[in-house]
Amino acid sequence: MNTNRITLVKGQTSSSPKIGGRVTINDLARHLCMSKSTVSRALNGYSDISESTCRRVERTAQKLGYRPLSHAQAIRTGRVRAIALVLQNDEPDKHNPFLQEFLAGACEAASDFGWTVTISTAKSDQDMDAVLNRLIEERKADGFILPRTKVTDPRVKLLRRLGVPYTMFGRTGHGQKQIEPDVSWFDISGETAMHDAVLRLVDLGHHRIGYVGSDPEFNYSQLRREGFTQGLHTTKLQADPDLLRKGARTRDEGTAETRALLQLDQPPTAIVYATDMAALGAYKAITELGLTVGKDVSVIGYDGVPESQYVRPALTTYDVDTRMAGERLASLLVRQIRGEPADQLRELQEAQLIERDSDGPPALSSTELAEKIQNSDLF
Amino acid sequence: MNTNRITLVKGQTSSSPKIGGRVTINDLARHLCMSKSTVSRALNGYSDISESTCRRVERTAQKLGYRPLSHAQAIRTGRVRAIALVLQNDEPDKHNPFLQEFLAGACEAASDFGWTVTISTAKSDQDMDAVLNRLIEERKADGFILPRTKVTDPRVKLLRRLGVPYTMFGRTGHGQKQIEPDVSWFDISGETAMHDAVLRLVDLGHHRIGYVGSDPEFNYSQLRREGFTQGLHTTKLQADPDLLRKGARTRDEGTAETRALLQLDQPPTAIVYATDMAALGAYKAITELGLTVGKDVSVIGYDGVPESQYVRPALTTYDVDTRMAGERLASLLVRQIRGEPADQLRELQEAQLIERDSDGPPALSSTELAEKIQNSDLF
DNA sequence: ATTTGTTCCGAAACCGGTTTCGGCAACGGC
DNA sequence: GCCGTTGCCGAAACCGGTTTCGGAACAAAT
Repeated sequence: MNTNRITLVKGQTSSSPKIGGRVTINDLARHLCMSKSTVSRALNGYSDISESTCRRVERTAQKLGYRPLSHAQAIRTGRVRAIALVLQNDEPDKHNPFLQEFLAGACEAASDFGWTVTISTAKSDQDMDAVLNRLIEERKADGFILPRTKVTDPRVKLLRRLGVPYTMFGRTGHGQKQIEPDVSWFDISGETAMHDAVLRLVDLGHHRIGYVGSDPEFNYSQLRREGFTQGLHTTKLQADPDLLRKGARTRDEGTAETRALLQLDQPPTAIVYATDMAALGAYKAITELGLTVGKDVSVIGYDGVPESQYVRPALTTYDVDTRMAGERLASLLVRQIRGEPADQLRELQEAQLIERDSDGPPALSSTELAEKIQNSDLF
Repeated sequence: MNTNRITLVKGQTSSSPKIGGRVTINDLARHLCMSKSTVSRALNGYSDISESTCRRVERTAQKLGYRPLSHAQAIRTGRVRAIALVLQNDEPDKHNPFLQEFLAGACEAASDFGWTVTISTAKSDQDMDAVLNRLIEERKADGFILPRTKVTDPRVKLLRRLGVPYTMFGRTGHGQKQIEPDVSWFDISGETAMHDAVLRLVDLGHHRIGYVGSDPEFNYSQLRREGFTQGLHTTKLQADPDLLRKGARTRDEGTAETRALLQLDQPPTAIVYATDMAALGAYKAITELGLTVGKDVSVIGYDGVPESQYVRPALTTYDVDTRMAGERLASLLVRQIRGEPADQLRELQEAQLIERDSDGPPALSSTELAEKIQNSDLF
């Protein structure tokens, strides 16, 4: 590991590192003519110190530009004033267009508290455990943001066992029924969007509506699916199990699932997708059969990926404010670490519908559609 | 800021934090029956310590699972064993599909050295300065990775002045002529790709080849443009200034620039784009005029964005291995911080051509193409 | 006038490491 | 046999903070 050994040259006083003109708490204390313990307690708001000294210290600290080193504090307090985010990098689609926005939100929120964000990636579930353990052992962060929560999430198990704070992007125990009691989370209500999508399509005149879900491993998949079926229930549409497909993790799988739906005897005239990726895959399946997206088959997506506005016809979708998600998550996590009770650190927001051109009134009935597909199929 | 003051309750000995069963250097020293200074020096490879003790210490450290706290070390050494990456978030397109890959590479390389990555974002150039300053003042990182280097880069100026190590993704001083002497960088030779693209198109039979550049503020734009003109020179094609457009920062600007090129009296039968985003924008301009991408007008992009393989016809492009870039950059930076001379820490790699369907032999001559465009224009 | 509390602050220990300095033993040279 | 090296290690200082503990000064109560 460490090949080049350090050779000592005695008598040669190596000039002390002298970290760039930093002003330390000692400098500050000397400047104020008081002990550094007083300075420290003043800055940390101990009731011990009179209001006036407190203010005086704060003013001088400001003036001298004193900023405590978080790692110097950490050695005593055990807190490094940093939160960590571990990305899992083995998903089918490694290209997450939202990551930058998400990070921007998280960094800004952390920064507002005077905290920082450290990041790491894991190649697999096992690797994830190793990475988390390392960050915890080396105390590189005081808590974790857990994106993409799974229905049963190994990360949660580990962090709970170790008593390390964390905030989830997504809920567990697929629903409102909380399995974990003292856990904080932020989530976008995908189920509300899916529910809403059904109502929208029914309003447009559709009677047979298909659904293509997402990776069932993730908790949001369950929720969105429930939202969809709830939507059918609300509109008194009967739920045909043939119209419920799940598990399109990629664009290509979206194509395949759509193909399967359209080849039914009674194909849907509209399809709701749990993710934009799957919805974009649908375009290929639909045009392949000589059909037109938005006329013959209506398509609604979810996520608001940038590509959705460039595809023709532009995709109607529910846009998720990823930046805000990052911001809220970081904020909730820091507050939890600071001691606020986790059960009060939960937020649920809604995705925002972006009406575009991929959905509309059905041009044909399901039966007519089936006939048209039959013909094109022969061709 | 700190509203809830800490109230002291005397006599109540707050149970010491007792950071989870961590084994410290003291535990290790006790276990080995030697002083902690010996242990420390043994682990850091001082010539001071006998080989045998060294090995014994290392073995025991391994067995007991001892891992020094980097922030405890940092307080003395000034090194936190972390590198930082600051993302600028004000670009026209905030959706960077490569970010995750890039981070994965950087994190893995850092991790191999036992380092970590802290991340932050800046909203503007001024904000960038503030963010960098904060990270440096609080000593959150020992060095920086600078993505997207500009022709004259304010970050470089700041970091040089402060003597903070950094490694650039990209070169400065647009060319091999190094303005900055002791600087390390990693880059992909975009100019080679552009040069190669011209040769490829000439081989296919094109004589008039257009070029749409990228934001001239970034250094790579200059280089790619030079590569393109060099390509013309190599193939003895005459460089028509009308065919050289620069500054397509977004997909829409790519559309606009392409439109301008096609409305020339002698339009190009092939166009090379400095970025895939611009190339994707071209599809709209080309089809709008009733032309076919890959037949009437050949298109070659650069970057290898995921969308390039889904668009029809699939885009021929030069793929950049972003993961490797992250990995190399992190590695170079850590090595520089560890003391290797910066001038030896430079790497230049090549993008890889992905042949797809957006380019081919010209279906029409430039004159014929102009005529066809004229007609469709009237329509 | 003494006792009892409060208020506010300083001295010193402490956190987990690194680095300096000095000293002991063994060794080689004369 | 004495002396100067050399190899190897321990004691203690140090890094920049936080926290404990005790005590001075002053006010209030007895």
